[in-house]
Amino acid sequence: MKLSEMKTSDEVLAESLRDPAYAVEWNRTTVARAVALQVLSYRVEHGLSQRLLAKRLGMSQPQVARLEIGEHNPTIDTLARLAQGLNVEFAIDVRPIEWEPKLVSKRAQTHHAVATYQAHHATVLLAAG
Amino acid sequence: MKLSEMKTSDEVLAESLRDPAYAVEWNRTTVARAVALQVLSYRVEHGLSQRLLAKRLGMSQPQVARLEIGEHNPTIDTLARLAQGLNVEFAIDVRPIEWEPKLVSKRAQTHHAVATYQAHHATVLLAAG
DNA sequence: CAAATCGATAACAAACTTGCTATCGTGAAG
DNA sequence: CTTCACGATAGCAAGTTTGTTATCGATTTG
Repeated sequence: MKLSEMKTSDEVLAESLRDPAYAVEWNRTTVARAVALQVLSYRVEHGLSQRLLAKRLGMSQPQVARLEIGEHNPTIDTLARLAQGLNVEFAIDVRPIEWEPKLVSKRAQTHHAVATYQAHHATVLLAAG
Repeated sequence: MKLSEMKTSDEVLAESLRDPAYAVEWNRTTVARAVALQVLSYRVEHGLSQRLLAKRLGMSQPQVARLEIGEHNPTIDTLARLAQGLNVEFAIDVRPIEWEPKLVSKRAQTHHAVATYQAHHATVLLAAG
């Protein structure tokens, strides 16, 4: 194969994403892939086998393998367990998206109470206890 | 009942948490309760019934009720759907916890490559769009 | 070559969340 | 009183993730 015929992984991905079903699946597993990177990189950097890490996380070797493949979204419980074992924090931040503030004259701004959507920010921290 | 005999909800909670099984459950449902607050407050502030909000989220009224009760951890997929319907972002932030940096002399710092745990921050954004 | 270890994967059970329908008691409106 | 909409909840099916055991091919080690 000539060099000019080769495709980068990005190109391959972009092509695959043209398939709507694949795109949905790709989108659905966004969290799974982020977690996969965490687990894999942690494991490699610490020179652990899947079996050893599995033991440390209180799960089986196949489950670690599945997490590293990243095709299933882990449950919240699993995130919490990873936080324990991998020395990472999962901070789930909930932030309401503000509506586009309408253009209002300065006078109107000072004279009218703005019926704002009361934002309820919240951060849930899953970390080693 | 006398006022002096009354308990605040915090006191009741602290008492319940003495039960180990209850404590585990309380911890397990941390995310569920945060989501519950989001759903409930959004719904009330917009004057929606559970049925109307359910329709808007593409789910049933009992499911909205369950989310508001907060005793089940929603799946990642559900978080994504709530992000769509509630005008909120769920930012799942993964941050490795740095090891306590050992006290090292300035000279050592400049002369030795530090074998650091390579931190892999990652933020997954579940949002409308 | 033989043995051990590795990661990937299949197969099945168990647990949990969600979808759905129906129903209950409550409270408001007619 | 009757009617209506509300939220809570039961019951059951369906889908997804996890737990578990076993096995596979590949690689390393003796």
